[in-house]
Parts: sequence; C-alpha cells; structure tokens
Amino acid sequence: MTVVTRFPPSPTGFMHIGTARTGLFNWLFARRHGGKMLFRIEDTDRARHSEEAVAAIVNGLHWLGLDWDGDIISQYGRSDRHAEIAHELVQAGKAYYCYCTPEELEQMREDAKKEGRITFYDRRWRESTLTPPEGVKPVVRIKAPMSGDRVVFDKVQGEVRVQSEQLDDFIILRADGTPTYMLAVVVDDHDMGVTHVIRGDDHLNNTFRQNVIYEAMGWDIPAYAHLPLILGPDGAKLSKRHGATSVEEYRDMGYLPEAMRNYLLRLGWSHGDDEIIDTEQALQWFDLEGIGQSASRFDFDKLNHVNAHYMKLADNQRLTDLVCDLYKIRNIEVDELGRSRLMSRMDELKSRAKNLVQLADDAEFFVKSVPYDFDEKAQAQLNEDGKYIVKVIRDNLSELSSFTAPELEVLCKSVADYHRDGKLGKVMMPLRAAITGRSSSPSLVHAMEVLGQSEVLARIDFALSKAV
RNA sequence: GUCCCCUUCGUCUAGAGGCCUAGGACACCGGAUUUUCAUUCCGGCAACACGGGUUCGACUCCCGUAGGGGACGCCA
Repeated sequence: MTVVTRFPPSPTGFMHIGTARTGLFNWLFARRHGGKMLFRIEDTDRARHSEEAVAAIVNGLHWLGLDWDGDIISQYGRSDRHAEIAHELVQAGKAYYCYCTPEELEQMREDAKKEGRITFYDRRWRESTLTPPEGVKPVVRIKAPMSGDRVVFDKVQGEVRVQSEQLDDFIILRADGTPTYMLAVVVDDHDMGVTHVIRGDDHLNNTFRQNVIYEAMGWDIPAYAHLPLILGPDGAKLSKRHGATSVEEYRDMGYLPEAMRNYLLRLGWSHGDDEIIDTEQALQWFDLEGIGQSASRFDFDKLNHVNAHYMKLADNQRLTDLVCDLYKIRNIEVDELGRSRLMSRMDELKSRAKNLVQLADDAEFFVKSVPYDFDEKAQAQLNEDGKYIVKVIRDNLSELSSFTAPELEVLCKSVADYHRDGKLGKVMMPLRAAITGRSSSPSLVHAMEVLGQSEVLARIDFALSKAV
C-alpha cells in the first residue's frame, strides 16, 4: 500500500508554526515511505475561499522547503460531490433531514448544558414521520450510533475510547446545501486515497464523528496520528503575545529553513539522544512511534542554538545573498565591493551569529562607508586617550607597505607595548570604535585587511574629526 | 459544566519492570582560550506531580487526586 498523507490548512492568510510542524511530519512520513503528500485547502466555508490566503500558505511551505504532490485541491470546488454523498446517505437511511429552527436548537443546547451533557440535539427528526414545516430548509444529519463504545486506534495516543452517548447526530449538510467540515474531510480523504491522517490533537474528538461517516459509507478508515499541540514558552496556547506564531515571522527574524525543520522535528519527536538531525537524516529516521504524547513548549533558546549550528554549515554565497536582502530592507546600498568584503569574511561572520539579523548587524560596517554613526560605547572609547592612540596607529598605518592581518597585528602589538604597557585591548578598542563605529566586531585586524589601507585611513580620519 | 488527552531537570527529551547512583541537548553558573563581543573547549547545578495498589523489584503496569491542554457550532 502506498502511503498517502495530506496537508490541509485553513486559508487563514498565514502559516501557523503548528501547521508548519504538522506539514513537516506529513511530508517526512510520506517521503520516508515513498508515498505522496497531498495539499488541500479547507475552505468549505465560502467566506474562507481566498486566493491571497492560499498564496501565503504556499509561500510558507516553499520557504520551509516542503513540497506536495498533484494540484492544490479546494474543498469549495468539491461541494457537489460532498452533497451527493450526503443525499446518498439519506437514501440509504443512514442520514435524515432535520427541520429544527435555530431557536429550538438554542433551547436544546441550554437544556443540555444544564444537565451537564456534551451532546444536545435530541434527535427529534431522526425517525420522525411528521410533516416538515412550511418554508424551513432542512439540514442533513447523520445517524450516529446510540449505544456501546466507540474506539479509535491512534498511532500516537493508543486506544482511545468514548461512549456513544457522547456523540450526537451531527450535521453533514447545511440548510443552504453546502457540506460541513466533518463531511468534507471524510469524503475528500476517501476520494484522495489518504491512508494516514497526521494532524493536531485538537481533532482527536472529531475522529469519532468522522468514523461514523466512514462506517455509514462502508469506507476504509485511515490510520490516525494525533500530534500534541505546541504551547507558548509559558505553557499557554501559542498566540501572538508570545511573539511569533507564523513561519514568515521566523523567516524575518533571521532563522534558516533547515534550522526550523530540525527544531520543529525535535519538538515532539525524538530519535534517542539525537539533537542535530538534518532533513536527509530525518527522511531515513522519521516514524510515528517517535512522536511524544504530551504538548511541548516553544523554546527560543534552543531554536537559536540549532539555528547557529546551521548558520555555520550554510554556504557563504547563500548567506551573503540573504544578508544583502536584509540590507536592502534597511535601505543600505551594497555594491560589488561591499559584497566581496562580506564574502571574504563570511567564514568568521557566520560562526559568530545565531541568526541572519545578527549576522547583518555584525557585518554592517563592511558595507557602510564614511559618514556613519558611532554607538554610545564606541563614542566612549574615543575619549582623549582613545583618540591619542588611534592617532598613533594612524601614523604607523600610513607607512605600512604590506597591509595584511599578521602585519597589522604586529603593528598594533608594538604600539601597545610602547604606549600602553603591552595592553593590547587599550589599543584595539578605540581603533575598533573608530573603524566600525561599535564596541564589538569580528576580528579587527582581518577586517582592516579586507577594508584596505585607504579605506581604513579614511575611516580613522573621519572618526578623529568627528569624535568628541 | 461534560467528555477526551497529557504529566521525567527551568525547557525539549532518552527511558518499553531490574542496565537508573535516572542519560543527552538548550538555558544557567564556574573555568580555559580570546584585541571586544561571540565562538570553541572543559566542569557544575538541576527532574521521575502526589497518593494508593500489582510485583521479589517500579520512572516504567493499574486505580485515584491534583495540575495542564484539547473538544463540545448550520467554524475549520
């Protein structure tokens, strides 16, 4: 049997991080078994049908590096088929028309609440021979079993059992003839040949309802795997106030897609003590057995750590492109010279940064040119003492015939020996402030080499003329 | 409120009755390296929610309590 999974987001206009993880798991499982992952938009509700919203999800998926098989299916486009099944069930006596008014339902709901029941519909039209009231468009309800236990065998949660009394005759077709989600998922999953339903825990209860439809139609029930939810760092449901909830936000914060995949994978799935698991490895290891049963909290520290790891592995050319994209957003023009400076120091830059934004901050001085700002700490470095030593360095620098890192280091050391008791920091810090405008930077002598003699001298002159 | 699910260091987790003096990773603390910051490398702190069973033996199995999460729509 070929494995077929599905990725069925609601078109909300962005891709929630939980949706992304579910997508990743479905994708890994399908690919691992040489199967397919289908992509379906859950838009039975006409109001949800939106091209832009779909595009946002597609972009998120692309960025994450996941793909799918076949065309994107719209549930909205399949409503005739859904309605057909609903009517078939009515014909077969497994579903029926219900003419209850919203008021009647509201009343039943209140009564149920009073009695502490989970179900509320009293099935008054189930076997009714009453004449339908005038002018009321009926909904179609399915006949749910009224006694015994219902059981779901879940790949993650194990055997889950519930009493049939907990299920009522839920609606499968609305009064306007459109299908409800419950009907649409089942019909679509069946028609699309889905073998494994891997989805959020919040659907576990729905599974019992959906199985009623499968059974009424005599269809095979797929394997289920319900993933525990991702919570915010404080244990509450992950929401906007925790920071980022959508994958595009993580992209904008400078995380790499391969790092997100690794982090998301480990959040709720494990393979012994392995922590760094790249996608290639995951494709060989992923299984449903490794999925944990409890909800997990999103931890930025760990994400940062994983991301830093993948930053070090990333291709320099690619990182340079990504950083230049960030500079573009910052309105910083990067010419060929700037690019080549970035490239030549990328090995060091990427080993220092936890994410792209940090890398961009760290390397900004490479792409800026002479009038630039000095941050507070840099200004403090350029006091009388600082300026004095920078001036000394400047005089020596201008006479240097070979402007390379080793020689620059020797020079700085000798200046430190001669003027500052051998304390190299006393020399480097003011110099760093002058050249980069900041109090911390990558290796200064290497940076100077890359910047070149005339640029370094120009920067020093600028700093000396400007600093207080 | 009713039903369902969950419960190992602060966090992510390993653990399928004796391998556990409970392992790893992140974070944190200390040390080494370093021109700053960061990296890197060592070392340290830190958990089986609680109460009952079952068993020669329970982190592992069962029951209960507490806590957390989810579901209860003509939403998905």
